[in-house]
Amino acid sequence: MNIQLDDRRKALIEKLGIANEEKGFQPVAGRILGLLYVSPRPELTFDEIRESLNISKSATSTALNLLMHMGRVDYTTFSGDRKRYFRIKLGNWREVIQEEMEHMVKISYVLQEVLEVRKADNTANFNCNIEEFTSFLQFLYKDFPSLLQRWEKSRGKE
Amino acid sequence: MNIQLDDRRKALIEKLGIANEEKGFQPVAGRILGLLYVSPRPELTFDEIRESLNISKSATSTALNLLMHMGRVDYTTFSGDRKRYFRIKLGNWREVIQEEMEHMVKISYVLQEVLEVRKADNTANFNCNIEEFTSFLQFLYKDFPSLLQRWEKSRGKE
DNA sequence: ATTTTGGTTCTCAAAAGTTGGAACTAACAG
DNA sequence: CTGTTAGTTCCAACTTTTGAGAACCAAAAT
Repeated sequence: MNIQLDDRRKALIEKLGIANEEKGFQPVAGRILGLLYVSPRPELTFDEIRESLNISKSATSTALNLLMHMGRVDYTTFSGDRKRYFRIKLGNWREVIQEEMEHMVKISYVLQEVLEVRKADNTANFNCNIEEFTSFLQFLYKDFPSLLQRWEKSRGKE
Repeated sequence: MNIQLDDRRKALIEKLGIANEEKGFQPVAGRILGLLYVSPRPELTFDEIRESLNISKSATSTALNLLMHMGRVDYTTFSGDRKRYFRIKLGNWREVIQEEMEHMVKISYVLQEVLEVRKADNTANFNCNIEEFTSFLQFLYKDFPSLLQRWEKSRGKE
């Protein structure tokens, strides 16, 4: 019933788990993502996840629901089988990055407010740095589709 | 002795504080960054920071040292004045973004390890998504200087 | 109708993270 | 020397996060 994971995969789960924690996921959610990345079979049941990671049902349930809510995990079912087969959503990495950029652009709007408040203050150089930063963030956001295109082009060549 | 902050600035400190917390800073550190963004005078003393935010000396000290360690804040001094004048480092936003990209690229290397471990597994489509993602992250990283150039060019035109 | 399966939800305890307060230190001032 | 300033460090309290355990529930199986 338990997934067979060699030491290399176990080590990668930890690495990915930590990387995901740094990205803001709670520990169990980070491990689950890691597991779903390296699992030989990419679709795992609730209990396979729970057993592979030695975590409780509640932790498994909460984390899986969080990950599904965030659009990072989904599941399939098979008729005649009540279990859900959870899998990491990798196909949507473009949207995931897009969302991160949206977050950055939101911050840039706050910085624009800062800039407005600072107009009266006699701190031209300081303000200029803020302006540059917001301008770049917004450029990056707007330029993202073209960035994707350039990436696709760059792959074609090789 | 206390910095004069109108309601607009106070509100912005909170917004920036929350945004910075989301970025992984501890609350006090996030507020300090917010304060240093909106303060009419961009260089504040330890006690001005402490009083403006109503926080203890220990919290102020810990957070400032953290922020300095992370390269987000530094200070000047003036001869004949023992105080340090702390200020947010805005001039280095290029490096800050660069570092974030370095972090992403590190993750992409872990994903390449994943890919290697998965080669044996018969999951071509899954692996392909991982490969695309790592490839894009590495492209983004390598392309960053050119991205900056394109941004600079785009400003010249307007 | 009762049991089993595949989860969900609630409660609580342990662990981490955050902050305040007081004691401390180093440098300078008088 | 003694006092003051500008911070630092240590410790304890408080808050938040996290995850286990048990009770729970709905659908399917027997």
